[in-house]
Amino acid sequence: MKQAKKAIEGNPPSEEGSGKTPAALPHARSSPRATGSATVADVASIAGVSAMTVSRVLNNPERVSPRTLAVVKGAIERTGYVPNLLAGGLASRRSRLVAVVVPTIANSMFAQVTQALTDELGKSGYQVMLGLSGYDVSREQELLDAILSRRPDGIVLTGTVHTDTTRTRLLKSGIPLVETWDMSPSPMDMLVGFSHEQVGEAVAEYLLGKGYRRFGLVFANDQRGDVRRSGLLAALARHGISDVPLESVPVPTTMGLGKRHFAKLLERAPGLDVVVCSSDPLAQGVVVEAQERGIAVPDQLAVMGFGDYDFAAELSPTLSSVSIDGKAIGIRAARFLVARIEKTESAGSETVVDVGFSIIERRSTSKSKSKSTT
Amino acid sequence: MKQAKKAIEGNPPSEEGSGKTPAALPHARSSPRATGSATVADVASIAGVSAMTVSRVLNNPERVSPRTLAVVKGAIERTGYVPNLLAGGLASRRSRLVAVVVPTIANSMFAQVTQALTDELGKSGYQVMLGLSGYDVSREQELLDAILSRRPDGIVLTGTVHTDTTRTRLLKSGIPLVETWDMSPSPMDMLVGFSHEQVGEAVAEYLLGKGYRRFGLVFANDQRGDVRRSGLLAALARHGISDVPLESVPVPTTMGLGKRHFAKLLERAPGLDVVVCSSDPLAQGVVVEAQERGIAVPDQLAVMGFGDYDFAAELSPTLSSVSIDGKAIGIRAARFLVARIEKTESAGSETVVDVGFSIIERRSTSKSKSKSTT
DNA sequence: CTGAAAGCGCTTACAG
DNA sequence: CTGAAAGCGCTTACAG
Repeated sequence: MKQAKKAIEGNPPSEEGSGKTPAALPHARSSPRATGSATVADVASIAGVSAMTVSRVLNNPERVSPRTLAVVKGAIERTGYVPNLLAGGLASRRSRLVAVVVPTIANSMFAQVTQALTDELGKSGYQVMLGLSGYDVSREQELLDAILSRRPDGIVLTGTVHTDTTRTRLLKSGIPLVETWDMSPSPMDMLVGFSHEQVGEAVAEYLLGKGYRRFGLVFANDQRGDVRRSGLLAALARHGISDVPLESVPVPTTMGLGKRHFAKLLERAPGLDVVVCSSDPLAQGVVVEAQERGIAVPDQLAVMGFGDYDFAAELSPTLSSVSIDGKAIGIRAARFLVARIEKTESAGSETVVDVGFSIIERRSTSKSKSKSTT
Repeated sequence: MKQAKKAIEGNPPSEEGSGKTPAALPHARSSPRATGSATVADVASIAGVSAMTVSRVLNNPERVSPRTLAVVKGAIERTGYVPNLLAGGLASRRSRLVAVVVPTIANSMFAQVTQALTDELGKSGYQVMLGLSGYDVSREQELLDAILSRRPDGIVLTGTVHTDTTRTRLLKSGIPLVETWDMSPSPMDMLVGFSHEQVGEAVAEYLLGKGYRRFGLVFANDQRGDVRRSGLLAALARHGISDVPLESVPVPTTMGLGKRHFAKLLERAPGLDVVVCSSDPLAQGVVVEAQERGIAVPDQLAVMGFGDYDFAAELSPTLSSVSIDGKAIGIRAARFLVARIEKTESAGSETVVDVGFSIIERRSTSKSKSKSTT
């Protein structure tokens, strides 16, 4: 192998005991702006090739002869070269960064989507830049500058409600975009979600079918919870049920909020036979509060959650809920994005997916048969 | 205000109805590599100043005259200019990116730390690049390349156990580093955590003090859980208690795992009077499983959790646990990093912090008094 | 299959 | 307080 062409300076082997110390860099510390770490030029000079060839080895190894490939890989190894993706991204206009905006990760549902996104994007070499918007639409806009200034190759947003400025700027940026967790009649670009309105309706139909009539709600006052609630109330109204009492709770929802707001609900509306909650933690709180008050679940009161958290199947009684496949949302969003980014031609036409949901019936909505049917 | 000096081409006002359309860019689309979005040069030419002055307006506004400041800000507004931080980072060697590596965010404790880190770093203009390592030390190494290639200004790691290669490369990179969630006798750089061994010891002392003697453990088989368990067993051994039965569960821990592994523990060791768990979800599972079997908690069996999750105070009976201030860990780690990054002089000398922990006594470890002490 | 030149969009380091 | 020049470390777009 050819030797370095540039003068070898500096870089004293500072850590003798650490085993295989990478070869001293041939980097001439001439420029006052040099950073000290190896560059393509260093690798190229050690390997006796041009910088372009090093770049090809990294990005299009199939276009390099096997012999050259081996030599360059050796040089990369020896120098401990780590590509600088800031430079690479600037030159190629591909940052390999995807911005993911979620309200919070302190919620197992968004955490699950984020985890799946991160894993799936990682497989294709994309890193996730995390943006936490809170539940406040205006913060999303604040985040936008920070995001756009990184020139991400793709953006994943939670929800479909955004300010006009956000929409305009996003559209103008031309960056591939996936809205998640919600359906929308007018997606900005791609969309992976489910209909919260349909969830509300389906829950209503399900519980009506079970014979429940005196409904009470404990719902978070967030956008999507509101939509589910509307769907639920609309369906109930169609069956002549109106004036459904509602306890509105702040996000993020917790078991404690469920307990306390159910207590308040009970004061206002004593004779309920079913309480529908906008999340499983709320529902868990309702169940415990009921039990502590001597109200038997489900015999005297049915309780319905949302999200099908992992504890729902384990509680006593087990909790009926609505299952959303967050992992599927994350994976599909990631794949949409990667397909769009990497295909020069117009990518697949299907860019809107409804992942649906399913109602999981468990004990908390299954009255034990009082009328024997033998 | 001076007019643009460059010829105005292209950029047809494509969205008439969108309200205030930004001024057409004076960007001459000469280069085949142009991206289409405004650059400092565009802003400079509109404002009639040099690119340097635009850069100063963005980064050191106090060094620019008020008049110039206003003119440039107007030009930024009109062009809808968004700085390109890839270019900025390359030139300044400050990416304003911090890599945060956690095993998973599907765990409310790490999610809390990550949330606090993201919020606190955001205040100083840093973005978080999320790395999920799983619970596998080897994946951490895989992530390392992805991270280093972004040239982050700082790195936050979870835990203090890393492979030798990881340590060497991290040290060599010279990037400010905070290890979190754990104490270490030999931190690589900065450290914000608490002693898992001390937690184990304190839990043992606390429960021994309450009179419990027949211990059983339901513990996750992860690094830090192992350390807590060792501390616990060592303290018990000092009091002559040995052969403590253990059920080892995989991560991530869930309520369901708690139920099933407690069932297994019961088979092997029927006469326990206290079960110590490595997380609150496990403990919750133990409590429910016990109750379903007619074992009264805490009268026949005490249960201790870890993490003081928000539901611990709400369960029935309320769950005793060990509280860790994850938010404090996140905030302090963020501040350490920012101080180090932004201070040219050697930053504060205190770079290792033990945030401690506290034992939260609740009903699940409080036997109702059988021997009246009146 | 390989390389020389130019450029991505900023900021540093001077100089005035 | 402001600007001209050079450079950060890559990749594009050619050319051979």
